[in-house]
Amino acid sequence: MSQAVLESPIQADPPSLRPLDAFAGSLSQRVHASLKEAILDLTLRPGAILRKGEVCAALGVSRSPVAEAVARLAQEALVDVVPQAGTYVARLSMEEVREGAFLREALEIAAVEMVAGRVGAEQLAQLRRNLRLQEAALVDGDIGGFHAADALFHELILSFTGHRRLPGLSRTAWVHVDRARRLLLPTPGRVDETLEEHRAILAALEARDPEAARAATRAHLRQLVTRLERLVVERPELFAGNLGLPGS
Amino acid sequence: MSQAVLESPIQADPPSLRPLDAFAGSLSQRVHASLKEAILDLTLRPGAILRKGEVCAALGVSRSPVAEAVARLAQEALVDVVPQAGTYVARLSMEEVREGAFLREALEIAAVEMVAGRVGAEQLAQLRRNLRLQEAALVDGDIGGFHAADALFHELILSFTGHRRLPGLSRTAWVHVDRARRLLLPTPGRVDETLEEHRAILAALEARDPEAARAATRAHLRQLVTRLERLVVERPELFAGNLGLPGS
DNA sequence: AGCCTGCGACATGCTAGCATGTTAGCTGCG
DNA sequence: CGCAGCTAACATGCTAGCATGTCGCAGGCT
Repeated sequence: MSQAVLESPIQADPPSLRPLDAFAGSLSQRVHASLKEAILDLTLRPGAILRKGEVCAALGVSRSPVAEAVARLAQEALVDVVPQAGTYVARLSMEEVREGAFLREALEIAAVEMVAGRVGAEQLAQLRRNLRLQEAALVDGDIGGFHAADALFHELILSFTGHRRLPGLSRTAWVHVDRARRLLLPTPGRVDETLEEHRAILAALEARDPEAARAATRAHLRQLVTRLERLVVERPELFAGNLGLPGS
Repeated sequence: MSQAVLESPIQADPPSLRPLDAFAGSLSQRVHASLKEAILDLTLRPGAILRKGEVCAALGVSRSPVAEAVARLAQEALVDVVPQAGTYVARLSMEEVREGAFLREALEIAAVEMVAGRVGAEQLAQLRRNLRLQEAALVDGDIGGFHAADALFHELILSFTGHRRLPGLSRTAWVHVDRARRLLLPTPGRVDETLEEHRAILAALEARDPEAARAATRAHLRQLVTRLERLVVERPELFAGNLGLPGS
């Protein structure tokens, strides 16, 4: 299915990676985190070649931890490893975007339905504090801060289920969507509506209404994908060689 | 069945692993698949130590692919690696069971809701064929065949979403639940009810009723976890961490 | 007799080097 | 001038060996 064809030449790859001392854990995990961050930040452009030699030279480690980190990235569909040929950063694929969005929607809807029935006062207070943070960020025009608070809002709800690995799974699933957003929708736009949708989710949780929480979460999460789908029609050239375009 | 893997039968710890030639892909992937199967089959008992040296000796490969495979297993929470100390097969944990069940329920509910609106005639025919397979297996008393068809039934529905990685994710999530089932509920029981629940799901899909499909799927998936939860109350000693394995 | 300490062995993690398959470029030919 | 075949470099995957940290046990001390 996913053939690693590169129709466009690859630009030079400056090894601008974050030093791995900023992360914790094993060397492999640190390398993994550093590479993942770079891929999400678009520091490593989609489709760019990712030479393991370059990586281990830039980070000052050997090839084994790099290989392990790359294997984990491949499992997350963030890189595409062609045996004995090369490793490439995953291209923007609407298929992956749809799948990631589907996954996150499934997870978050299940989470809000569950949380709506058992949410506590302290948890609601956390969400309200986070919402105030979002408002403050918008007032200050701090888009980055708003996005950080946005992510935290969703992670809070997921963590309220009591399942520890859920936030990480959701984040991994969302990576492809977020990458498409950063690359294709640089304009802030819709932050006010986003805040309003967060308020709706919180209101549903405060009312302990699973149905309303589900509807609000679904509507909220589908906004971004809808905009991206629109972009597929309007500017298909951005999704080169991915969404089953006729090619010839 | 060539089991010439054992060059020296005098081994204190016989890690009876399936020969990796039965799998496809890279060596690491094959090792990963073999170990995962052994863990799911309870061939590798929960809490048992998993020496990498033993593994690479039993499979005839070096330590790098084994290390990579074990890393992936750790990412799936199937093994617990203690740095410079040892690797252990994950113990049965009701937390993991609950989380895996939650995850699979979220995925499958989202899937049936989506599929109910777009299911085609050929897909319905596939599900009906699978259901006949289940019936035949029950008539023959082939419990293993029934479970295989059961798994395929769910994978079919997931694959109908068009998302390729969904079945694998669901399977990984379900591993902990299935492991608990195999160890704690060896009695077949409830196969007739299971078949009936599958019929209900199929009926909802035939009627293109997302609500009914969701309800049927949820009821179906929660049966097993409910039984396990009951076991936690009735026989808590089974979940007291170490699951009564005679290991040294 | 019980506890603490020091030592031995082990298991993992990392580093360096070799085999294998692919890809790109070049040369020769039609 | 275009295409096919070949050659050479390259990137990954694997194999072997070394450093690091931990766990268990024996011995001595209180």
